[in-house]
Amino acid sequence: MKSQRTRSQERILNLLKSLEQAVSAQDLYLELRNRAESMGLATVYRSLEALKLEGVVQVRTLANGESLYSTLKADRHHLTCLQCGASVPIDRCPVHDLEVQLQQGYQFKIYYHTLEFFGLCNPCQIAQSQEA
Amino acid sequence: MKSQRTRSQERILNLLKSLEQAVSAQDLYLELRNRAESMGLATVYRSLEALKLEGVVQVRTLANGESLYSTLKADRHHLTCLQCGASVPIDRCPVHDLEVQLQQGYQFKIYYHTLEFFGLCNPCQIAQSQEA
DNA sequence: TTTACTGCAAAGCATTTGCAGGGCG
DNA sequence: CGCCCTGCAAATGCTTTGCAGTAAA
Repeated sequence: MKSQRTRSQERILNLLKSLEQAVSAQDLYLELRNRAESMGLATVYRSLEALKLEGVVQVRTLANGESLYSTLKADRHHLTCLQCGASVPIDRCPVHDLEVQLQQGYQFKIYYHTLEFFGLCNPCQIAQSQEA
Repeated sequence: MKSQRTRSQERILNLLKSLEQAVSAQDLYLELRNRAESMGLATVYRSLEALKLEGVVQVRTLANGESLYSTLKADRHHLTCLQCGASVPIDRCPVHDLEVQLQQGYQFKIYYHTLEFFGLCNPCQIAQSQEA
């Protein structure tokens, strides 16, 4: 059967639920410390790993290798600038229908998906065109 | 204006063009070494960074922090197992139309997008259900 | 000559792992 | 009493950076 959640996992999950945005493991670690619910960084990672496998927490890994965690909310995707790293959320997501089909076709149990667009934001386009 | 490509950048780009799959920087480093076109690992990274900003090479960063590079090919997206890491390509991509709209609406110059589904592959679903 | 590219080695960071102490059942 | 959870610190692995030598313009 499914294993129970540990106390740490519960705290992490509650914190994530109370947050608007996706945050890094390090952010969670610091935030818990502020709230006098300190736990070791390794435990934060281990808890996130468990919640991830359980399918209640989703992960988005940035180009710099840092991972951002959040609860499964409505589809939320991004437009990311390759140069300055600016990341702006977009609203439309045309993928939901496809997800249902894939789930059957590939015998995958899909928890969530990520969709991200990469390019240059307006300021960086301008900066690039002004280079020598 | 645009800066010229260096010799190293050309070699990296040519190699990427000749490969079917997306590969890591370390893979490229080893492959170049095999081909007697050795270059320092740092140069591999610096070249990839330049090609990335130029928009001719795209990056997909895995959950473990490793980045896979490839030339801009037809939309190619994945279904990834959270547990074992298995990653199977899918064919359909319903996002292209949206990309055009976003490009205008957000004043972003979009080079490419990534779309990835996360969940459990069939073997891992079974393994999980058999846990104590 | 002047500038930019390259290699090497050291440093940086997020994440993972080994191990011993501690809590819970 | 025994097992799992934790914390700490060390280790890992990818990527970045400083610096000095080198090639190109």
